[in-house]
Amino acid sequence: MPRRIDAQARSAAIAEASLRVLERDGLSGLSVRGVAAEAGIAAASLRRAFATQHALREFCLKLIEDRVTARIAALDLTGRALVDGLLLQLLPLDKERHLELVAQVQLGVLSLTDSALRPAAIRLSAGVDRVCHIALQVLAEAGQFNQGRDSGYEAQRLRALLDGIAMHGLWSGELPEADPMLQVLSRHLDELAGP
Amino acid sequence: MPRRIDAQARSAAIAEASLRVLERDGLSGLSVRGVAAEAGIAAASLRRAFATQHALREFCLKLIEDRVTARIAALDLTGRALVDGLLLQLLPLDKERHLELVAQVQLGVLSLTDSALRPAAIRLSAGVDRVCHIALQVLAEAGQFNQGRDSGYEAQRLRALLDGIAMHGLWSGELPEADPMLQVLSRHLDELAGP
DNA sequence: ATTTTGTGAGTACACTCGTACTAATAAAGT
DNA sequence: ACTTTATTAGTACGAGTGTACTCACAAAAT
Repeated sequence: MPRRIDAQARSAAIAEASLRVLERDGLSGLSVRGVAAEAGIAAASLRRAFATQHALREFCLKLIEDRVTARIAALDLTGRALVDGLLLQLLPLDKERHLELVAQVQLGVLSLTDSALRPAAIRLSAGVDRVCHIALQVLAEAGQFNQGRDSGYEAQRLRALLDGIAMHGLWSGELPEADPMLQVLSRHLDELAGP
Repeated sequence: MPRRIDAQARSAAIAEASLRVLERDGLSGLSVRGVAAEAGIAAASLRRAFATQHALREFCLKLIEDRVTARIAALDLTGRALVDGLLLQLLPLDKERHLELVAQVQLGVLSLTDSALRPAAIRLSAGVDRVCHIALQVLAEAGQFNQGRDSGYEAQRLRALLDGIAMHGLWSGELPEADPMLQVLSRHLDELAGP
């Protein structure tokens, strides 16, 4: 009876349009009419998919998490190469990852003063933490992590380093292909093998 | 002839009210009427001090820079204690620094999509970079920096680490007095003395 | 005391916002 | 063909936005 109800694809398309709007216009551009225009649909249709703006913002964070998770799951690497691959998914190295990171930061900053959005932001942050822990574990299994090191400390340090490098990438330019900050990360990982 | 013209104090008071608004309500609260109410003045008076919202936002970033600079200049320390003091001025350890950092991040994120605000944000970021370089220099003069290390690399790594720890402090809670992230920074600095 | 200036309160304009409707159209399943 | 649903376009409301005014009042310098 009904018209096709591919609500999931619809929501995803809207959320992806939201990410583009967030990158181009920032938080102030994330409006019903703005996102609907970017998605090429009517405002009322967006309203049907997401009853409130908060639902849309929450779904955007979830979409980012899903996309990063999918990319990580698709990695077919081992050892140090896998570690690099894992961490590079969280840095703004190409248009897709830059898009995600800008949107994540915009919504993350919004969550500082929007308590309803905090759980979703915290969930995403916890995911990044998990990746850092896994990365160090893979490194250890590859024998490139000195067992004398404190793994808890190294995980936190890696997390902070990763966040800092990501922020720097957002600030300095669009696509820092040969960003010296990338070498900082690589060199840091190298040092973990030694004493 | 004129009434008292301490425009500087007036602007500073308005900007400080702006920081409080940014911490409490976020970017969306940084409006003419909102800031004026927080500052306890009429909206028209705010408009006289800052002709546009952009001028206000720009001045806020400048105020943050001035306040951090003043605190750093007041430090009466040497060696490792000075290094700690320098870097701790950039972390949200008390209400004042938390206020500044939240406002800095909010305006910084805004500057991602507001090109007119980018110069001011970049200027502030460059100031943080300078502090990192100076910190390592002080560490070296105190003999607690292994000369075999690459100072350029260590400065960038320290900068990223500092940013990451600061962001973590904003996310996790208000005043992370005994934040394990603080120990990460301290431990990282300790390691710089060794090979 | 007079002049000059900043403040305060208020008003106004044109805009955008989120949300909530209506009515008409298009498409799919029976 | 008919029914059911989603999408569209449009309108409406109350609220908030930046910016720009006016006008009365208060305070400092001459």
